[in-house]
Amino acid sequence: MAATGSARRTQQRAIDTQDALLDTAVESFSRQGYDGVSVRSIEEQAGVNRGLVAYHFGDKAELWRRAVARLFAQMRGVMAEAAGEKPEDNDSLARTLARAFVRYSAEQPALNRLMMQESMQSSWRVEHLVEAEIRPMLQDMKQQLPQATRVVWGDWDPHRYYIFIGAAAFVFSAAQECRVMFGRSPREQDFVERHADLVLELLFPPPG
Amino acid sequence: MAATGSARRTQQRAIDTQDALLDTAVESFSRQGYDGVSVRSIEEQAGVNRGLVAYHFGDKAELWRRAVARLFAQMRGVMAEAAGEKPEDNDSLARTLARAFVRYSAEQPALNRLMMQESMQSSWRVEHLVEAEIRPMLQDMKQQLPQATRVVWGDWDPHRYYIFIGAAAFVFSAAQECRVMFGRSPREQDFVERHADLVLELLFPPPG
DNA sequence: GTCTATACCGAGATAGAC
DNA sequence: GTCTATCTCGGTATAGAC
Repeated sequence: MAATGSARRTQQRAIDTQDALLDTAVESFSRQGYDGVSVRSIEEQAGVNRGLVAYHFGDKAELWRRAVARLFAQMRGVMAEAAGEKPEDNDSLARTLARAFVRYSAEQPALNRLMMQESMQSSWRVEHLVEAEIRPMLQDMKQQLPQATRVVWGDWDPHRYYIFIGAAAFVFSAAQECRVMFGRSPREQDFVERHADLVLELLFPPPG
Repeated sequence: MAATGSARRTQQRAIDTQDALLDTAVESFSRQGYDGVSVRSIEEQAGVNRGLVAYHFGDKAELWRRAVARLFAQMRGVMAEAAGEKPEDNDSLARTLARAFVRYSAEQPALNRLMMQESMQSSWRVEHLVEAEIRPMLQDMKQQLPQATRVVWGDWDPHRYYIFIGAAAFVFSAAQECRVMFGRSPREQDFVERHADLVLELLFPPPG
């Protein structure tokens, strides 16, 4: 009993350490880019001892992969939940999902920031993002929600895809500029809802 | 005569050096961010000797400011030229300008990439971008083209502003991801024109 | 005035041993 | 956690060539 209790305690401590490291990694990588972040700074900011990234994840690259995987798992959860809920205002499923995406981009802008960071340059990270995360996610959505996804990215039309993502998510990644430029913080709830309304109005005209 | 000729030659050489440094600076800063780029790497990539950034620009920060200033001057030139031309297909001035912005974002994605890099974090660069470049540029356009700009950013509505920029420019900054994801390079001419068409169709419905 | 070719400094990051 | 040995960084010099 004492043995298993102790084991469970130490296991929980390991999980806490990993969570703290992953949280900090997501925030740092998304803001400063992969090369701009040192393993040491992540450990320090996470409040854990030096060397624990190597202990828990092996190296910086694996920490990045795990951080990215957790981020996409979060988004898939949020989107799946939204797809299961009753649509608001008799919205179509596509509109409900688009609104959920705007809200998620506001709540967790790190994912979009991270995509931006990596999409500007060629690296093993772009390949990994597309092949290990985005493509599988879109395949899943396409299978489970064929009618909704057809509207959003049609026949995998890159134009609609990037217009939608840019329109929906860019403002939340550019929060700092928005504050300086307009004196408004994009994360406030009424800002988010107004943004979602406008994106839907422009890109997803209601069926009626 | 010989003296002025020599002086002109050396002056031209200085201009060439500065241009090479500014070109490289724009490309590097926009892809890797300010902190991710070393003065040494810029000098090396520009093919000039070590120490010439300090000689011509003083320090890294001033090089960045000059690179940014040149980039915005370029865009202002392109937009002013477009405003002076006959609109295509009897487009409104707002549509003509929006199309010019899409084309410029495709031709020179560095400006948008640079904005993205800096808009994610708080720094003296965001303040400088907004106060020294963007706001004056928008003020100018507002004075010279009141009816066109009203459509794009209404009463300085941050939603429309960022929806437009994200929809119009994001895909060209994310060129690498687009290639991996869709196997298409966004800079090809038919891609650019198709993108402009779609942005106009969605965000700038023709007056007719 | 412009450039070449070095050398140096202090600060900070790095991998790896312990 | 600590320590070492090594690297790169921005910035500052310098001395001479064209």
